[in-house]
Order: sequence, then C-alpha cells, then structure tokens
Amino acid sequence: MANTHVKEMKALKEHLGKHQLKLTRQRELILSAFLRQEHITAEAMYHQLAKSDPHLGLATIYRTLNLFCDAGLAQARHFGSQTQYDNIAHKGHHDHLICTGCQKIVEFENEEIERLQEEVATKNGFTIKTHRLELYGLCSRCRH
Amino acid sequence: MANTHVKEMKALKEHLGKHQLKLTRQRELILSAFLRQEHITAEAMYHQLAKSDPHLGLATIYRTLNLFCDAGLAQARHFGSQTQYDNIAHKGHHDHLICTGCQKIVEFENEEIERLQEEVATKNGFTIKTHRLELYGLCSRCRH
DNA sequence: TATCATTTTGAGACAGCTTATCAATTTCAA
DNA sequence: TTGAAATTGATAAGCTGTCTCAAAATGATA
Repeated sequence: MANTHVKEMKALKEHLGKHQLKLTRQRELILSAFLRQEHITAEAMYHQLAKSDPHLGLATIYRTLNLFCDAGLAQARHFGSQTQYDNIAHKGHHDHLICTGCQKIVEFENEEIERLQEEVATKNGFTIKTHRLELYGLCSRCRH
Repeated sequence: MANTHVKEMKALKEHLGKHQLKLTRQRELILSAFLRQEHITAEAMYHQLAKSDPHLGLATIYRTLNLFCDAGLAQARHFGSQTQYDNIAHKGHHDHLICTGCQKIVEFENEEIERLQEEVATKNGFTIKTHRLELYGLCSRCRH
C-alpha cells in the first residue's frame, strides 16, 4: 500500500467502520491498484492483478469496486457494454464529451458550469457530493 | 400512425430508401410508439406493445430501435444496466438532483448551464445531440 | 396482378457483463 | 485465543442485447 493514498485509505476505513464491514487484504490491494488509475473496468483490473495475485476472484473485484462507490471513492459509469469505475480523487472532477459515432471520449472541466451546479443545488436545499455530466454528440470527424 | 409524425416518418423512409431497406408494419408500429415517448427501453416497449401486438418479437424491437439510431431519429444511452433510446425530436430534457440519502430526485433545467455546454462542445469540435447531468448529494432533510 | 429476389420477422439460442450462492476462510471484538 | 460475523473464490445464474435461420413479407419488375 503506497503511503501516498493515506487519505483514501482513511475514508475507506471510516466507511467500513460505519457499516460493520471488515478490512481485508484484498480490499487493500484493490484500493491501491484502483487509486493508481483514472478509471478502469473490473475486467481490466482482474487481468492487471492476476500477475501479483492469481487467485483474486473477479467477483471480489466487482464487489470491492462497488464498495468503493458506496464509500464515495469511486463512481460507476456505464459505457458501451461495460462499467467504468472512475477514481473520484483523480485531479478534480472531469466531465465527458462522448462521440456517439466513434466512441471517442474527450474530458473537460468547466468552473463556470460547476459554479452554476452549486447554485442550483443550493436553491433546492441540496449539498452536492459528486456529479456527472456527459455530453453526447458527434465529433468533427464523424459529423460528415 | 398518427399524422403528427409525418416528418419523422419521412426521415425514416429516406433512410430506408438509401440503404435498400424495407418499410414494414412493425417498423411503422414501433416508430409510432417510440415518438410518443421521451425515452424508452426496448424491454419497456416490448411490454407496452404486447397488448396490441402479442407476437412482436423483442429482437425486432432492438433491431428497429437501433435502426432509428442509424436513421438519426433516436439515440442510445447506457443507463444502469439498460439502454435507453432517447427521442431526438424531444428536446425538453431535465437534469437531475439526486439525494444519496433518501433517493429523492428533483428535476431541473438551467439555460445558462446548457449554453456553457454548447460552448464547451463547440470548442472541441463536437455537435451535441443530448446530454446527461446528475448532481449527487444530500437534501436538506438528510443532511442532519 | 403475378412473380420472385431480397429483406425482415419471430423464436429461441447464444454471448458478454455483472451479481448471487455457498462452503471455506479470514477478520476482529471480547 | 475464541467464535460470531463478514469475506472470499469459484462458479452458477441472471440480465441485456445480438445472432441464427426458416418462414413470411416487401416491393421492383414484368
């Protein structure tokens, strides 16, 4: 476990404590691997970790990534036929511009949009934790 | 076939003609049902149409909705574990404010955010067809 | 209108991704 | 150290969506 991920580890432990869940070797391992990525699928992580731990089950990875979502460390995003697990902590939140023609994904950030989101939330009495913004359309190449 | 959907019917016929495809009773029926919705899943449409046409196959619905996507009348969007087929012509979309405590969903629209989205898209050479914006957090009641 | 090559349909088989099951193992509070 | 409770790994099962293929429908042509 890299000592650079102390904060996330703490957040996970807090979530586990609150819900009578236990800290296991696998959860530590998967957290460590997950935090190194910006986003990853369960299948990809399965193959990635198979080298260091051949007996780590795919179901455990799915369960654990979903646990991370509950704990607020990850966010699931359904794309194509698979689920991408996004690393929330990864350098600020990025939104996506998705081409429905070639499936290309462009990431972007826009402070003004974020500010307006806060405004809408406040107006409705909400406190935002995370958000998801996806714009679907055609990129310049696919438009023709 | 409602006479209010002449435009879409025309667009479909044009697409069919261009690709040596045929206009069938099923395609007309599914188009008619589809245009009445803002968005729908294949499964939902299957059950909806089962009343009027019990022998309409699920595969046909999938094929036809995908055809509508090719023809530019619909757009597929992966949500949860299912695919939502959005009615392109239906432009009043709502964004969502979702409480992670009580699951309450508040719909909102914000023109300024929409405008900024267009701006971001243009800057990246994209033409937006639809988008999805979800804000996750706690409502005033759940915050305490 | 009849003909007929081509496309489409319906039903179910199949495939890919994710979750459920369950016996064995591990965790952690006492 | 003990033991109730949670977790794991392996795999079965479930769900969504696509493929297959024989039968039916379409529509261009005569």
